[in-house]
Formats: sequence, structure tokens, C-alpha cells
Amino acid sequence: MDDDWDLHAVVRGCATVSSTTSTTTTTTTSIQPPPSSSSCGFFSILPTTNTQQQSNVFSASNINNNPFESPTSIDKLHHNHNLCKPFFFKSQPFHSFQSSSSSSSPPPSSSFSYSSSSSSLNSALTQQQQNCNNNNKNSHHADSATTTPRSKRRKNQVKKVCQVSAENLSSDIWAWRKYGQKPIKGSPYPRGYYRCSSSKGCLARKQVERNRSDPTMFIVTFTGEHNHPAPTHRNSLAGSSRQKLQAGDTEKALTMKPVSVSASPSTSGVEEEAETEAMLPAQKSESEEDNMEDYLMNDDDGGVEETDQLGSPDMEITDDFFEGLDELTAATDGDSCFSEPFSTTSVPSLPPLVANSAATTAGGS
DNA sequence: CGGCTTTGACCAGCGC
DNA sequence: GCGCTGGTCAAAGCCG
Repeated sequence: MDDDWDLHAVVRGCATVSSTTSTTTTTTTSIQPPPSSSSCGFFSILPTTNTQQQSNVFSASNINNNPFESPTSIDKLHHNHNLCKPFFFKSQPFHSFQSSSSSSSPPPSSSFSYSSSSSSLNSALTQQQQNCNNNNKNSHHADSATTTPRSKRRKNQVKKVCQVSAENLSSDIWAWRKYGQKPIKGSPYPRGYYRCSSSKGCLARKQVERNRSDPTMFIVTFTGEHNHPAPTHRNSLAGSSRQKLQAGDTEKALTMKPVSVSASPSTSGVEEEAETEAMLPAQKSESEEDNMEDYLMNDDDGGVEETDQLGSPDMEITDDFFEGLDELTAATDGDSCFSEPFSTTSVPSLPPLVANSAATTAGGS
């Protein structure tokens, strides 16, 4: 009831990008087909360095597609980067930044970090780090978290937090279904809860929340792993559910401000809009698939992109962002995740995928 | 008809 | 042990 914006829409599409924010602005204008070459993955998981061990920070910059991709990709990542694969993130062009001092330099785009419960991020981070390590070693990492039937705020639960822009949000290849929304204390924006709808048994979940400081950006938290391969093709039905927003809406959405928690639910604007923007109906369609495939292919092939690509222009992370994340990342402090300043200036362009990412994934089969 | 969104209520974790 | 808050479930409604 109080929610101002509905995350759902956004989520649907973008699941992958987790971070928070995306710049809506960009979104609208900047939705372009991704250069195949750029291909980037969606997120890049970077192992933070040292001190932090592995609090992996993921930054989603642009996004494209899926955070969790097929295992293959992951493997590559692993081999190459030792990324944590807790969620099967695919690498995408994100910037990863580490935050050294919590808020020192804001990363340009989105950042990804593992965190456990929001309240105990610190511990969580620690654990996460451990998990990451384990994950790297075993690759099962997420199981524990995932398997948990209903894990409500678990300190140990492994979560990945990222900031994504609306664009990124929509770029997710996975299909997400919204199962809840709640107003969060301290935040004018409600948090949307999504679960992977690609597969019934999939434990992957995602939480989308707007950055308080920067409403244009979204904080996405991933929990659990996908127990199925990433959808290569999107179903028309999948996620299709309701996209009413159109370009015009988008603007509105963007315009939306963090109202007090009592905004009307239906507004759902932001997300939807974001999505909408991302996915222009016209663009979506087959081409999207093609692009997606290309994307994926590139990712797989290149694999490397994750790290460098990034160009994620969309995501600009500023102090504001951090401030907002502060709470979330408080724990990260040193570790963290958000630190490197990337220059996200150039946004690669979202693949058409983004457009419907929502549906995207799901269908596959 | 199937799937998704929305919303209220319930349950459980966490901090004090 | 209590209260608060978050996370999930389930029912109703809507849309393609």
C-alpha cells in the first residue's frame, strides 16, 4: 500500500542487474542494442581483493542480461577470475569496485556485493566472503542459502547486492515473478520481492529496492541460486505479464520521486517504466532473442568481458548512492565492494533483450 | 486458461 | 522474553 513504485516491473526484466540504480534517464534514451562485441555480461563478478577477500562486488553496468548464466559461463569465470558464482552470474559489463572506505569513491555504476542480512551486513560479508571462497572451491556455495526453505533474514544467508539502473534491471534474462512488496523502514521506497519464474523449483530470489539517495538507481539483492540453466530464448509469455507502460509512462516514472511511503501501488511506475523503456515493444521480439543469444555467446566466448567491459555507463554511483547503501553496505566497509571508480561513462547499450527481459527468460522451454 | 501482479496477514529472525 | 522488521504465503483480480 505504501509503495510508491512498483519494482516488479523492473525486476522482471532485470533481474540480473542488481545494483541499485539505474539511471532511468539513461534508460529512456539510452537503450540501444548492445554491440555484439561488447557483449558483456551482465554483471561482472570481481573478487575483491585482499582485505576483503572476496566480497565480490559486482557492478552491473549495463546490462544486459543475466546475472546468472549458464554454468558454463560461470565456470569460465571461475577459472579466469575466481569469481564467486553463488548465483551464477554471468559476467557482464559491470564495473566492480571495491569500497575501501565505505564511501570513498563511489563506483561509477553498479556495484555488486555479497551481503548477508541487511542488518548484519558485516557479518554477512564475512560469511559471504567465506562462502565465496567456498564457492570458488566447491561451487556449491549457494546451496545452503538456496536450500533454505524460508530463510527470513538470515545472518548467514548469502546475498548479492548491486546497484543497478533501470536499464540494467530490465536487462535480466531471467524471468522473475513478484511475490511480495513491502515498505522498508527508513526508505521512502518499497522493496519488491521476486522469485525466478523460469523454473518452478528455482530458489533464486531477487529483491529490488530503489536507492534512497538516488531514485534513479535500484538496489538489487540476489539470493539463492538458479537451479536451472539460463533461458536462452525468451518466451513471449514469460514475464510478459503486464507491461502497460509505454514510453510516455516511462518518463513519468522517472519523474516519480520518492514519495513517502504512501504512494499508490499501482504506480509501479518506476520499475515498469524502467522496463518499459528498456523494452520497447517494437524492439523486443525476435531480434531480441538474437541479440540475446549473441550476447550470451559473446559472453561465453569472451568471458572476459565481465571485468573490463564495463562500461557501464548507466550506472553511475555517487555518494548518494553510497549513502543509501550505507546501511546496506555498512558492513562492507572495508571490504567492500564499492570502491573502484569506474568510469562508466559509456554505456554500451542494452540489447534489445532488455526490452523484455522480463519475459525473457522464462520461456524458454 | 495460465501466469503475473497486488495486497494483507502470518511467521520467523534479529536486536535489545 | 518482547517487540520490531523483514520475508514469504496465499487469495483475489487482471491481462494476454
